Amino acid sequence: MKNKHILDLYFTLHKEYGSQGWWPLSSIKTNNGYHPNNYKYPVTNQERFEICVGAILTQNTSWKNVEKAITNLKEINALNMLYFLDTPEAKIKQAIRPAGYFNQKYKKLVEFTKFFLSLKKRTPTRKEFLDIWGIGPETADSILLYAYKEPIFVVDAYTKKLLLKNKMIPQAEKASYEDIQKLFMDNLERDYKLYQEYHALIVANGKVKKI
DNA sequence: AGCCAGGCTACCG
DNA sequence: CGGTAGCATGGC
Repeated sequence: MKNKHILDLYFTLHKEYGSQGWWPLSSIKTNNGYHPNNYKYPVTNQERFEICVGAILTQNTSWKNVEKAITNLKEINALNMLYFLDTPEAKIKQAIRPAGYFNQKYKKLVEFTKFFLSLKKRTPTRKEFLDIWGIGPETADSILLYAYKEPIFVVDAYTKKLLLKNKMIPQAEKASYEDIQKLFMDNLERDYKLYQEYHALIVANGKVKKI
């Protein structure tokens, strides 16, 4: 039996903020890269790579700053998975500077890109992503959900605060990442579109904290 | 002028 | 295991 409150909260958020159109892509010229009610992206492997890069760059960083970094990477032709590793370290670091932690994030991007290039067509497992230096639970799940369309719920700092504020889980402050992920996944159908929209809505709300 | 932003690693007890 | 300093920049 599913706990209706989890789905009710989704509808409440969606009514308040509307479809979010995550994950934004630089190749989409309208709406600043967002694509509401269109869940076909990524279409190409290059778009998939861009989502992964963005997921790493946005760790503890506002998306506004990440946009600048992505624009810079594109300008030096380093957002392309085939050229990233051939671009000089100093140029990459300069490009991603606006996203902060540029020394760490440079290393994370290098480790990730090596792994990404080693893949053929299959979807990697969650554990494979977690074994990469610089990829933690939220980044791994964001990549699986938005780059690979796997029905995995992404938990972030806003998610816990939202549950706490709405008293939807006893002692939410003590709940682990996996506990919270399980709460959502146990109470929602395994639908990547629903999970993509829900997480995006939680972030939209987290920025204004209305609900 | 602080505090926060779509976290993670390393290291501590 | 759980808790936390350090990582860096830009916006408000």
